[in-house]
Amino acid sequence: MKIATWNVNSIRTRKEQVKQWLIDNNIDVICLQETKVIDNDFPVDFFTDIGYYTYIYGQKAYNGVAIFSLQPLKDIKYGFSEILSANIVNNFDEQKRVISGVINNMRIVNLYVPNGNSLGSEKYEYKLKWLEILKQYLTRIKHKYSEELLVCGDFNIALEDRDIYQPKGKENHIMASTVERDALKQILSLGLTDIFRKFTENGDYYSWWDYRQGVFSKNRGWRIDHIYLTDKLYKKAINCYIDINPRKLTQPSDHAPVICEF
DNA sequence: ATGGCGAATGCAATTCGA
Repeated sequence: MKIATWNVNSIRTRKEQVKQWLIDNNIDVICLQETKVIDNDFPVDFFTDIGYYTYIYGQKAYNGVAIFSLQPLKDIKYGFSEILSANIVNNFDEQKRVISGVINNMRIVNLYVPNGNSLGSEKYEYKLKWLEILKQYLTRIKHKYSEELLVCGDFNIALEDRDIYQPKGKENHIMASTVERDALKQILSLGLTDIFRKFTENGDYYSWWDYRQGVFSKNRGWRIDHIYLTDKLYKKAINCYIDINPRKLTQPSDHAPVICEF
């Protein structure tokens, strides 16, 4: 069984590429981020035509997450609000960044973590608060349900120096700062482990490359798209890798998909 | 550090991403 995560940077622009990739790679479940479309305009037929059940949670122009699965998912939860009380969630479900569902006693949580712009900015404060709410969300899910957890998506955080092409001097850089890394580590302390690192210890493996300055051809990227697993799943996983081939196509997403195999 | 690229909105120029 293959479960993938991919920030597609607009599903309407990328629908052909995503469809072909799903077929070519025999993907059972895919978690998408930055679909950038309201639910009514989502090209669902495109994917139901090739056998996928589609679960979408989008908004106009920005953000948006979705899960496609060859088997139907159970117990879909949209946003934080179906898990956490309104006074905790506040207005943090206005941006559509969280969707979750269950397959084979595994709860999949698909996330699009805010980018944060730059340290000290309003968006940075939003990112840190959002991560606090995420920690409460995952804590609640872990205690409320018996399922194993797979938490994946675009985290907009490179956890370690080996996850960045040029880590030197990035202690206060967005996506690499000590504060962001500590926030993510706190969340992972709930019992989640980066499955990519079970199979690959070296650096130079990235999942995002800026569109500008031809940095992809020089492999100057960041590994910010992750799949985290609870212990039983971590032991069961037989592979995890990044497929950089879609990033080589004409008009690509700036992110490449990450795949975990069980 | 900047924002040169790309997408959405909406039809030109701006906002946002990372």
